Amino acid sequence: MPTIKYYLREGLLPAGVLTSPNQAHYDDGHLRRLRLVRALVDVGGLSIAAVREVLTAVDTNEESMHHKLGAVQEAISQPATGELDPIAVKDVQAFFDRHGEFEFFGVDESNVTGMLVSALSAARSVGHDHFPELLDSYMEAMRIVARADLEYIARRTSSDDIIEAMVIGTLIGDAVLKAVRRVAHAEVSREAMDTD
Amino acid sequence: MPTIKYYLREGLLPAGVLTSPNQAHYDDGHLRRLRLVRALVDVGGLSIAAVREVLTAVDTNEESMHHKLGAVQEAISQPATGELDPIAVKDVQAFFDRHGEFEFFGVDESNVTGMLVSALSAARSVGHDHFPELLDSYMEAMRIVARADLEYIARRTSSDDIIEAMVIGTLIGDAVLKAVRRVAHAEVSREAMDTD
DNA sequence: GATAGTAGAGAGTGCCGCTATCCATATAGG
DNA sequence: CCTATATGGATAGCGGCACTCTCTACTATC
Repeated sequence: MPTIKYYLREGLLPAGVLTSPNQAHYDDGHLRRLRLVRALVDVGGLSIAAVREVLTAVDTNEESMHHKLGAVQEAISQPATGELDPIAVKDVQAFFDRHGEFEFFGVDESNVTGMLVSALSAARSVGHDHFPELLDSYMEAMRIVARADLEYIARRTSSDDIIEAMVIGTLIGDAVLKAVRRVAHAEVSREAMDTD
Repeated sequence: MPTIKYYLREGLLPAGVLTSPNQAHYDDGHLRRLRLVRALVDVGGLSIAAVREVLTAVDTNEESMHHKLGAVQEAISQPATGELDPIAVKDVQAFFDRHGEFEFFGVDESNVTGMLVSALSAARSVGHDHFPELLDSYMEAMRIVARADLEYIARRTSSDDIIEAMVIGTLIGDAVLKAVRRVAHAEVSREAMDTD
């Protein structure tokens, strides 16, 4: 309960309707919003500041749907950390070129690019220069995921629901994928042992 | 530099060889280890305590390779957070049953299961009851990823290299997959718009 | 012999996500 | 009507974590 007051103060939850100077009323929307915040924090690992960014992007009504989706995407993608290896930048550029995405994810422009570059930079710094060779397999796999995600999101009708489904589908999906990947590792390595 | 001293104190880096009571010598191995720690912290988002767990698991020589891999896997998979929905537990059990993994990932036994259950619980709490329907597509995609990962790891020869490749391949791979998934979302949704 | 530099250890710092306290009001029970 | 309890709002405090600062003892070098 003190946490809710804190979230209210931080602007993560809209204030309740004051029925009297010391009584505020909260409806299902508030509860839903609270659960969303908890999901973003617990499962998505977002900071309070990041959650606020996401929510303001979600709540903005002025922009076009396209613009809004982009803003939300950026908000749920943490920017680059650590130092960026120029060769990693090249690797990412080459990857985008190969998949015709270069015009959409120009280096230095989006957090997605930053995530990719910093991850590959870190790989290089620990001697894993060949990591980028995995990118195409990853892309192939992620296309399957993305198609499932899109189909899932497309069930929603209202644009608010679409935005929200994208946010939680992306963040919870990230967590789920992590876990499923570990399951798949176990399965595949067991298969490999059998055929040895 | 003070950070390095801190890591030494925390036992994340082995002490250098003392050439004299106030001069310690650090070799390439130390630098490599330092970079590994930075990668785990920056890209993997692990806490210092988690990094220590991973490193002790990596450095243990007494256990079998199999045991070691398992310990490392657990160390790099954060345990469940938030409250667990019993229906989510059922969903996860059903998923494991479907893929014949139930004997390997018993509920309550591994962090991987915990990750999955808490993610699905969070999804349910925000009204996304149908999220588990995505699991099979995710598993299909992750098999592709896992095969690529295994092939990547199999290039290593020494068992130390294998362990290390697994650690950084898993953690950096998670970050890379996140980013690539966002790229795939963009590609797939653009395709969908074209065919509309 | 003065200076500079390092190892090692303890205390201190800043941020972040809460949590506890305080006060004014207000509704509920008697 | 009056007290007890509870709530909203605001301010201050707390605990954990990842560092960072400082202090001491010593030694290698000029």
